[in-house]
Amino acid sequence: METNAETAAERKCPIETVIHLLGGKWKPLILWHLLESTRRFSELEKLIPEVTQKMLAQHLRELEADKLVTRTIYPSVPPKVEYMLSDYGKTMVPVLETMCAWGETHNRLSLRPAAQAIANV
Amino acid sequence: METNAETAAERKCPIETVIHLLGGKWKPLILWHLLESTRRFSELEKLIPEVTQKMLAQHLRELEADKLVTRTIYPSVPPKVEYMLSDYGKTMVPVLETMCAWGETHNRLSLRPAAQAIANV
DNA sequence: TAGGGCACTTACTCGAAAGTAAGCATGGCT
DNA sequence: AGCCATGCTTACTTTCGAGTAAGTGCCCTA
Repeated sequence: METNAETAAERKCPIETVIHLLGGKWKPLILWHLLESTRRFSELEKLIPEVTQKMLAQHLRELEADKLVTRTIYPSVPPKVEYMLSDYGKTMVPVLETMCAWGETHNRLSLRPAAQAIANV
Repeated sequence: METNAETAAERKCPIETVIHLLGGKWKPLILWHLLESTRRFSELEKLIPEVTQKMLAQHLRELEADKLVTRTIYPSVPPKVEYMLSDYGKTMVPVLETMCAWGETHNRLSLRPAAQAIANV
């Protein structure tokens, strides 16, 4: 698809660049936990119980490909792998914080509730 | 699906709230153009030539349901409909600007280029 | 020798998001 | 009478992201 073929530099709107980077279902949560400290794969699994191993691995690999996180392998047995925000990833911290701030403020004024949520009211 | 049933207030991470609101394929671009001024449906079509009428209408209605944009109908013939950022939508301007700023800076350092983009280099 | 822990893959399935193409309602213009 | 413009809607199809479940490789321990 052509829209996938466009490079970041070709995107019409810089907002899309950010959405593209953070857009995976679990990426915000992963970054959220990496803001605090370095994490192992199994730690992230515990911190985000709903995510499957497949999706966690996939999103981590995408974040790594996007250079937002760094993957460090310690050649021990059993294996140990640590994920942390890269320096590049840290440049996005203000963006994440601004989004968080807005989200926190406006979470409470619930917006477009899902169908089931309406049904339960 | 359970994750869709959660209300905004139940979201684990406030970033998700923002992603949820801006997450449609054309929403960032729509808001981007509404930042500048009020726009008619047909203006947005010209500004975003790749979007279909269906998707434009759908995303505009979602943005309206989320109270980010206001829809004003002028009962003229042919019909005239104007879309603008609501006051609530304007509270998100700093978020959009922060994202834009990051995106603009980092667009140039192209990140994870798509396969075809690589092939063309 | 069997089982366990870690950090993943792989193959398959499903549903939602997005795209395509066509139609509709109004009334004015020629 | 026929065509145009605007701002959509509808029905159908395709694509893609995400979920399920099972398997892999390594070496240590019991």
